[in-house]
Amino acid sequence: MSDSENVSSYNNILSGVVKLTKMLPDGRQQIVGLQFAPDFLGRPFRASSQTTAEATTDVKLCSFPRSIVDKMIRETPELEHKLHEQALAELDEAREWMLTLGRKTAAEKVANFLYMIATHVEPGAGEDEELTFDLPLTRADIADFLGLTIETVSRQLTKLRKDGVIQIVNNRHITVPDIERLAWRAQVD
Amino acid sequence: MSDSENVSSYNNILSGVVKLTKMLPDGRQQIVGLQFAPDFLGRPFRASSQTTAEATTDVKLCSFPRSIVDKMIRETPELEHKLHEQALAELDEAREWMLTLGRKTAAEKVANFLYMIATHVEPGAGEDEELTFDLPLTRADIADFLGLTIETVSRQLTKLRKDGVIQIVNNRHITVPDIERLAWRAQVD
DNA sequence: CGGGTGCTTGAGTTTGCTCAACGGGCGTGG
DNA sequence: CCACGCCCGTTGAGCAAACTCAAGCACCCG
Repeated sequence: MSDSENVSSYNNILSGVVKLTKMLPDGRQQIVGLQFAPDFLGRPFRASSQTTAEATTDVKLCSFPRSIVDKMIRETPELEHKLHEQALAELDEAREWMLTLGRKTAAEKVANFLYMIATHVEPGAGEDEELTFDLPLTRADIADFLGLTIETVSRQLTKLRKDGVIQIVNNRHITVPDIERLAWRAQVD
Repeated sequence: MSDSENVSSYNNILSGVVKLTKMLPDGRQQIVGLQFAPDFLGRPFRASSQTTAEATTDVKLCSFPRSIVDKMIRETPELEHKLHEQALAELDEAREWMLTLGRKTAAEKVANFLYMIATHVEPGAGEDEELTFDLPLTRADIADFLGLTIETVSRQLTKLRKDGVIQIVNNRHITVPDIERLAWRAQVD
C-alpha cells in the first residue's frame, strides 16, 4: 500500500517506512514522525488530530480493526503498557526533533537526518566501519521533515559530499565512511 | 520551588508552569514542552533523555518517590492508562509544535504562542469577549520555545500591538480583544 | 520523441539574526 | 535618599542564512 490516509485502524508495520505529516491550509507541510518496522501505527482512544499517515517506500502492514484492538487494550494491561512505552519513545523522538527544528542550522539538520537514518537502518553502528544505506525519503520529504526547502537540502547534501563526509551514489543511495564525522556535523550529544 | 533539575521523581503540578528544555553543547536551547496544572511531571520507566525541567513561575508541586509510583503503576492499570493518555496528549502537542517550529514564520509563531497561552489559561474561550492573562514566560523563554531570538519575539509582539491584535499592559500582562483575529495570525486550524 | 518527475545549481531577495545602544524597574549599599 | 548595577525588554542598523525563482540535467515511461 502506498496510499495516504487518516489512520482509522491499527497497523503493525512489517517492513518499510511511514511518514506522519501535518499540513497548513495554504499547503505548507511538516513531517512530524517517521515510523519504521516494527512500530505500531495508529492512535489509541482518539482521532489523530489532523495528522496524515503515508508510506514513503513500499510498505507491508498488518492491519487490525479499531474496535477489536480497543477492546484488547482494555483487557490486557501488558498491551497497554507496550503501547504506552511506544508513545513515550515517540514523545522523546518528537522532542529531540523539536530541538533540531528550532535551534539547528540547515547544515546540522541535514547531517542530523542522515545520522538518524544511518543509525536506524544499521542499529549496530560499528565504530569505524563504513556505513551504506538507501534514503527512505525523497528530497521533498526530507525538506518537509527538516523544515527546509528542497533546494537547501540539496545544497547541504552536496556540501557534505564535497567535504567527504558522505558519498552519494544514486541520489538515494548514501555511503558514510566515518559515522563520527557525520555525528559531529549533526551536533548530536 | 524555582529550581532546575533532571526529574528523578514523579510530581503532580498543583499550580504554576514548568518548562522542559533541551540544550546543545554550545548553549543553544529549546523548550520542548510546557506543563500546566494539573499535569503529571516525570518520565515513567526511563531517565528523561537530556531534558531539564524548570519552573517558569512560582510552582506548587506534590512529589512522590519514583520507586513507589513505579510499583503503583504496575499494580493499577487505570493509573497506567491515565499516564498513557497524558503521554499521547503531550505527543499531539509536541507534533503540533513541530509544525509551528518547522513551517511557520516568526509572526505566526508568536501569534501561535499567545493563542496557546490564552486558550490554556482561559479554557472556556468565550466567543467574542475580551481575554486577559499573564504570560508565564520571559521573552527569553518565549524565544527558546519558538526557536527565535529575543529580539525577534519583541519585534513581533510590538507589531501585534501596533496592529491592535493585542494590548501589552505590563510586559507580562496581555489583553486580547478578539481571539479570532489572533487565531488568524497564528494560522491555527 | 515528448512529457513528467526528481534533483541540482545559480542569481537575487528576504526573513530573521547579530551587534549595539538605550530605558525602565528593582534591590543593594553608601 | 540617591547612586549603582543588574535584569528584562525594546529598538535600530547591517548582515547572513535560507528562501524564491529560474534554468537545466538525468532518468523513466508512454
